[in-house]
Amino acid sequence: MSVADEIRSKGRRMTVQRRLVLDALQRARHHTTAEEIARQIRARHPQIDPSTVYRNLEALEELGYVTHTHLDDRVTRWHRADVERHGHLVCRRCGSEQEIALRMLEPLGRRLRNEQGFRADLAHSAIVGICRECAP
Amino acid sequence: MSVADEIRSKGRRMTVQRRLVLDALQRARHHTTAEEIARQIRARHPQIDPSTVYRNLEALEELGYVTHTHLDDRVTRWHRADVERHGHLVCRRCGSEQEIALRMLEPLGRRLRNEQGFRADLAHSAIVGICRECAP
DNA sequence: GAGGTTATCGCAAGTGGTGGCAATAGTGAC
DNA sequence: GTCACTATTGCCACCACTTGCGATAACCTC
Repeated sequence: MSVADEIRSKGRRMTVQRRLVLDALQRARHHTTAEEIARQIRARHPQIDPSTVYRNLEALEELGYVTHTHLDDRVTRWHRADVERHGHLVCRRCGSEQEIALRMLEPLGRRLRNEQGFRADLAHSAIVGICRECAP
Repeated sequence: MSVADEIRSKGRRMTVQRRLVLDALQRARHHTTAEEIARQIRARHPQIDPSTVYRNLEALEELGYVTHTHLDDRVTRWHRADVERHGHLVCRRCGSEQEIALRMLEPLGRRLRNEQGFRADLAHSAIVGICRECAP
C-alpha cells in the first residue's frame, strides 16, 4: 500500500501540498524547520501558504510519518519518523548540539515507567547544560 | 546586603520595573508565566511594556535570582531560584504535569558528565510522554 | 463521469515572545 | 546637589507559529 493509500485509508486526503511537504522531508537528511520547508516549497509554488506547511507537518505527525524535536531555541525541528531516534545535548553557553544514543537514556526511561507508570519520550526535548568545552 | 545592593554591586540597576517583577515572583508560589506577571503588573502600571517584563526576567536569571523551565511545547515557566529544584513529567495526551525528585534523574546526570563531559541541567526541560492514566 | 460530502486550502488576523532604537533615568564620581 | 555615563525603558516591527473562515478540491458512491 502506497503512502497515499495509507493516508486515504485513514480518512485523510493526499493533496499536492501534503506530497510536497513529505518530499521536502525525504530530501532533508537531518532535522529541518517548518520555515525551511516552506521556503523550499514556495520557491517553486509561491501560492502555497506557510500555514499549510505547518498544518501538514502536524497532520503527518498524527499519521505517524513525521516527528518533531525541541532543541533549546524557539524553533521546532521536524524529521521523518523512520530515522533512528536519538537524544540531544545542547550547550546553553555556546549553543553546540550533540547527538547521543537513546541507549544512554534508557535506564531513566525504564525507571520512570516502573516507578511512575510514565512512558517517556526521551528524544522529544534536548537536554540542556554546559558542554565539555565550555565547562569552567 | 539587600537585593538592590547586590544587583548594583554587579553593575546593574534597580528600577521600579525590576522591583515589580521580583515582587510578582515572590508572590507566585509556583511556576508562573511571563504573561501572567505582565498582566498583574500592568493592572496597576499600564504604562509598563510586556517586553520590559521579558527583559527583566532574563536579567534576573543572569543575576541568579530566577530560573525558567520549559513545560509543554509552548510556554516558559518562571520561578525564584531559591525554591527546591525538581524535574517535571508532562503528558502529551492530557497535559497533566507531575513533579519528580531530581534524585531520579541524577544517575543520568552522572553518566552524561562522566561519559560526555556534559553538565546537564535536568530540571530545565520537562520530560514529555504518556502518563499512567492515558496509557493504552 | 457526475454529484455530494467534507478534508484541506489560502488568506488574514491573532499569540507569545524577541530585537532595534532613541529617549529616559539609575548610578558613581565629583 | 550636579553631572556624565550607560543600563534600562517604551514603542514598534518582526518572528515563529496558530486559528477562524469561506472557498476549493479530494474522495467515495452511484
